[in-house]
Amino acid sequence: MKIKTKKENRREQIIKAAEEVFSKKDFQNSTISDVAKQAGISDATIYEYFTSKEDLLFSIPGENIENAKNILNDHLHYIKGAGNKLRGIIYHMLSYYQDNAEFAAISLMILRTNRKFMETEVYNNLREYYQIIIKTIEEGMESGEFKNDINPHFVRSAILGTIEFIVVRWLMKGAPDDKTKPVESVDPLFNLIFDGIKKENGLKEMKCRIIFTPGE
Amino acid sequence: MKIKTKKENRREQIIKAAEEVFSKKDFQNSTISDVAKQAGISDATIYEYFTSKEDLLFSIPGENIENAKNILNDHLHYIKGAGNKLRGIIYHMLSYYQDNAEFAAISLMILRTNRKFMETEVYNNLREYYQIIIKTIEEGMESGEFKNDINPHFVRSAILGTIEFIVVRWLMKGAPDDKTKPVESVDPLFNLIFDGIKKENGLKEMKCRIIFTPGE
Amino acid sequence: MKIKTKKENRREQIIKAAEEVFSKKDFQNSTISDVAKQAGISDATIYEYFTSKEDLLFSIPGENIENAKNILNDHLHYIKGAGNKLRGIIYHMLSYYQDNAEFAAISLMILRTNRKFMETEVYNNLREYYQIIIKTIEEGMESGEFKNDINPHFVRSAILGTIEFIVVRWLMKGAPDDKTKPVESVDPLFNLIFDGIKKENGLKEMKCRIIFTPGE
Amino acid sequence: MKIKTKKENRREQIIKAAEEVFSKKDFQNSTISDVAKQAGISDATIYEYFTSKEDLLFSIPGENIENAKNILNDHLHYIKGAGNKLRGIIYHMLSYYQDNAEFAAISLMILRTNRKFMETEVYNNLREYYQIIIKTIEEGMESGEFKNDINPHFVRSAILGTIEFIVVRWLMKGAPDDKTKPVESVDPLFNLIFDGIKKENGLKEMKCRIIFTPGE
DNA sequence: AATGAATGAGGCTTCATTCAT
DNA sequence: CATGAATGAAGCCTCATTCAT
Repeated sequence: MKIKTKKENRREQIIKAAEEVFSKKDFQNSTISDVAKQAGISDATIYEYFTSKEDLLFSIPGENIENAKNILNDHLHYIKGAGNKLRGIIYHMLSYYQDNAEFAAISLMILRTNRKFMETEVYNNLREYYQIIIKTIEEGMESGEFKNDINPHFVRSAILGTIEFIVVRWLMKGAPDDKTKPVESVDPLFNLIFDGIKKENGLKEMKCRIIFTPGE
Repeated sequence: MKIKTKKENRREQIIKAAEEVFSKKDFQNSTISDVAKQAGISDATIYEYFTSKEDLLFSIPGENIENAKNILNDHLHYIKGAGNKLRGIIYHMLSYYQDNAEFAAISLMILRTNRKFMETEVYNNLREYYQIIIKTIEEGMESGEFKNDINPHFVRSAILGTIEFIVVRWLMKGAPDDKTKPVESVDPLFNLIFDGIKKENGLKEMKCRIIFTPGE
Repeated sequence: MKIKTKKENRREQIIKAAEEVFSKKDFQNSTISDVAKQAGISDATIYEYFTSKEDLLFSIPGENIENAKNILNDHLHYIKGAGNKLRGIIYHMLSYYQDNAEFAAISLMILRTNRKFMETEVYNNLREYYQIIIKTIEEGMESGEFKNDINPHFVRSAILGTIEFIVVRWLMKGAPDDKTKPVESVDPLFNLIFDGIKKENGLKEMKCRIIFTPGE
Repeated sequence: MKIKTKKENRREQIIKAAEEVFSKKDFQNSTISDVAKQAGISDATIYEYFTSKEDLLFSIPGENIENAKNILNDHLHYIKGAGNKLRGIIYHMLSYYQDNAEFAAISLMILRTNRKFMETEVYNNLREYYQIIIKTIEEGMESGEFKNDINPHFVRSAILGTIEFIVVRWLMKGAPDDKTKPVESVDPLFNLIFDGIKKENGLKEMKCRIIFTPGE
């Protein structure tokens, strides 16, 4: 782990504050002043580290994505089989969002519909992250574990779409502890998807009667 | 069809203008002035029909939802079988969003993360709409067409999540005519979901060799 | 009594409505729309009878003042003596304000500090009304009932100032029925003023001992 | 005297400007822009010091009242006797209003009829100020200098009402230098009130003829 | 490196008033 | 006469951003 400079620490402190503030109100209704207050510094100081309010917003996911990507890759090395890996990915995403609700709120409720964000360097990082899913599906297709007439991009959309939908719903309710939490959807989602893409290549055990008619 | 009063026409004219404006910029960056200009009227006139900018925003989906709900119900009467109905619903939603891109943008990119909207009368209407999906899945479970260990709400989330994800992606690219359009995902989505929830109740035809080794 | 034309009736209806509205909110916070609603007519109709919102405001006291002036003059004819008349005036003003709280509110809380109103024809009428007080004081000075070193204008200011102060206080409290009402101040006020301006010309009854010392 | 911070100075500068502006036009017809221009700053700066236009209005009397209360109390210590003190109070109020015409205009023509102002902390301060009059009258009643059948609150109303009436009249004329100024009413007012409340406790010297008619 | 102080720019909203019908 | 409908004009207030210290 690299040692952080003083400047980097202050920068992260501001990002942390922004994360809290933006996730609670939403970007447009949050003010720089709110963030500064949360960070315990002055408005002006924020501009020493970020060129604009939007720059600050776009800087939030940076580390999170890098972080999530590394964790996920680490885990995937321990898993064998495309199906198992897919489940691992689903688990990782749902639990990461669940454990980082503020990051989730900003990613899914603010940045997801921000056209400018898509031109960002950070967004490219996110693309790479999502690419892991494609790769895994293709791996399964090649190995014969998955059908070979599926569209990996479409399957990924289904996975991401469902995950995001579930997490957003949870966030909109206030990310409650007592209600159904995102991770509880890991297996329902995996099973649903897996049933739809796995190759039916094994013999199924089924009832069978064989009648021998002698004398023929 | 009832005849629209002058007032109703003007109201709709403003909503139409707002739909165009809000879908292009986004709510916070659109001004009442923009909407007024688009409608060819003065700013003040808007306030004769809506109490606030937010009221105007929340009024946009009203007729669309009512409309979509009616069309969908009409079609469903012609369709037999929960699976077929589910496909009908998926088709309807994807094509409705595709044909009403501005409405889609406002619904999926603005209202979907607006907490206040969820307390609206219009939102209740939307809930009813989504209830149709639940009802259809339950119908399939009861008739034995679908497995009986699935969670209808979860399946609905998967359907809605995937649809919304696909439409949002398409909108973010500028709703292009030349690229993959939402309706093209109808069958991939239906097949994926259907494979995951249908009951495997028939014998599958499969290759089989029986070898008799005489004399043992 | 002259017969009112239809037009005059409508005019009065609007004035009555304005009186209610303006006295409750205050002029600047009342809208033409409020008045129209109160009168049960449309905004535009008000402009058929009054040239502007201010014109409407200035028209409110018109009849009231004429009315009050007549009533007062009627009564004064029955009263003999400047002191008694002064008491009559004080009684009349306090009770008129008390019985017409809305008119009072508009006169004392809105018009009293309106410079434009002072250039109005109606204001001249008010001046005449106040002139009655001056005349009465002068009458008392001439008849010897009052001191001759008092300034009638100052005495009038004291009377009007006290009356207005008392009525405004009462109005600010919401013109309550249960608390001290303006008319209860008639005698305290009259006595205070009268003691200060009456000529001490009669012999007062007082204890007296006369001692005759015989033999002188 | 404590040293004023930069912020306090700026605050006072704005209040001073508001005082000038509001007293000339009147509150509703004055704009924040007018005040800002008068103060030589920008509109937005005003909102760094006051939360709203109304907050600015209500902040005007603050220091004045504190100030006036102190001056008055200082002087009263030098004066013996309730009557003399009463005269001192009357003098002080009339001269303070006269010397601070803008403050007078705002107090007597704007705030006096503002219901919200009455719920202000500043208004409580004003109440204390007025309490001094009550105390003085009670002092005179206890010492036997004043009659004991008078109502101190009523007498105060008469004093305040007369003072305010006189000052408002003067202000409405444009606070002219050449005409009768408020302080000239000090003695007329004091004499009028004092005559009405002092106890007639000494024998008055008066002409007297005693005629002895012998032989009866 | 940090910030107190200031502001330009701009948006939402209100409302008196007009006018064609 | 009455009014439905429309709007020009204007004001309050917010806030991202700057800059001297």
